[in-house]
Amino acid sequence: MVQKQDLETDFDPNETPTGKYKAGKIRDENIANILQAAEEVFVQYGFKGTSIQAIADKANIAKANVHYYFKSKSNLYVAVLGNLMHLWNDFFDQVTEDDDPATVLDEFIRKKVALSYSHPRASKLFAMEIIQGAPHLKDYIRTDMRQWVRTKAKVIQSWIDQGRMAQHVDPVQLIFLIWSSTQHYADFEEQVLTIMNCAEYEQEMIDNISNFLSQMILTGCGLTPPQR
Amino acid sequence: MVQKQDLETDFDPNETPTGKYKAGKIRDENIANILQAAEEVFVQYGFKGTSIQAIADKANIAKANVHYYFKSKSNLYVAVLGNLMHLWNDFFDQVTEDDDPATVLDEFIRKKVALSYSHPRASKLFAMEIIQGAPHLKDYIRTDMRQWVRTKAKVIQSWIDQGRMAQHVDPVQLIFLIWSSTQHYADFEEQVLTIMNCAEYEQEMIDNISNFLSQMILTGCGLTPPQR
DNA sequence: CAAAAACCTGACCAAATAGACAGAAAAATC
DNA sequence: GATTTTTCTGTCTATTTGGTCAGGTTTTTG
Repeated sequence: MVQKQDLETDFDPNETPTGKYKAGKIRDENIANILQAAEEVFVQYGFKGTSIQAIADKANIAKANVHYYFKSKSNLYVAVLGNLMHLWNDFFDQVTEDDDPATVLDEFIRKKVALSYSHPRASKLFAMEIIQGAPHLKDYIRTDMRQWVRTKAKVIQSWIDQGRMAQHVDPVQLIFLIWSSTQHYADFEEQVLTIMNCAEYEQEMIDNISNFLSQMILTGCGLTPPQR
Repeated sequence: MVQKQDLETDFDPNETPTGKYKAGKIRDENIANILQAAEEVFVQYGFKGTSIQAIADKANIAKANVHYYFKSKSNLYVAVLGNLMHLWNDFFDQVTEDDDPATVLDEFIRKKVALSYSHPRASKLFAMEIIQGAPHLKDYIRTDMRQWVRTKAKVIQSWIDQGRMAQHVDPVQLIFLIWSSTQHYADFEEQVLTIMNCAEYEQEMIDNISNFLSQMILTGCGLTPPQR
């Protein structure tokens, strides 16, 4: 009862049962099922607006069974958030001052756009959480995320100091710009698609978007976009 | 009972009383008060998550009195949305092919950033609505907003055709980029401020942000940012 | 095939919810 | 100051909410 809970406190489902018997393929499947359903409903209605019943319906299980795996709504919500937070820092991560700015930024932008395409709901849920004041992610932002930004900003600054990027670029603002411009395609999907009169994104659009943003931002930084 | 309701259908409070007596300073004040309170609560908890009671509390009136002015929750929500939609199209509006791209874009960017600063909640509420699939704004986006974008895109395209802007700029994507990068500072305020370790925006930061984005985007378009 | 553990769920509860409504209070008009 | 109209609110109802729990069913293990 006091096992791993101590480390990842809230980010986990109910502690697994006593453990003598098989801890559970069933368990894993159900948890995955619930998390997936919860993600969809939370995105659509927000934390407060989401009912456990709605999640249970979407997951095709009884409401009480959701509570069997997650002891409270906020427990489940935090689990959903935690489940997708790992997507954020996965790349752009082992960058050094010696790397080529153009290559790195180009790749970063493309990966972020690809992420918007592959995990739109993750991006949306994160956005909603922040817009509402980040009640569940304040700590994460203040510690991990801030640190991440500082580290990357330092590398970018060194590129500028080395004369490899335009003087006017503020590294932190640049990171914000890349975040905002790429996530926009996930978060504002509805708006973007409606205005462009498209039913859904296609690979070709994603490539165009990536090309555009990469061109635009790299040029803005005084860099020459890599050939492709 | 069938008066102006026909035009702006849902965007209005309850029809004013019969009208023989003074239609109401009290009325106007209360409606403004409710709209303001509703805006705050809707942003914080989303449409479904917001209770009329919470709005009434924030407005310091009885719950039933909210229903006296707005017949339903969604009626009130739509009124709040409508009340802030006018902010969007207010500027960048009488632009022509003959204007100077750099001047126009610079001004557009600055005005959008200023708007993020002056009306952060409006931006946030709009963002939440879109993220959740724009259930109340689909029509507006498909008609007015799409038309607005097309008109502006045409002007930008003509600048490109005249050789006054870089070839690689897709006008619609450019508009998206300006929207996303500027609104980010309102919508993700919590994240931005936390990472920058600031308590709140100050005019100086807003200027820096504007300068950065203007420099970046204009340079990206192959334009020379106007002197200031 | 038992017994133990994991999994499941219908029934229940207290609290909160959107909204209706009758009638009280306040204001505006004459 | 009387009356008409607007404004206000306490009370009520229906439904939904998060969460509990006792007891059922299924699976795992030996």
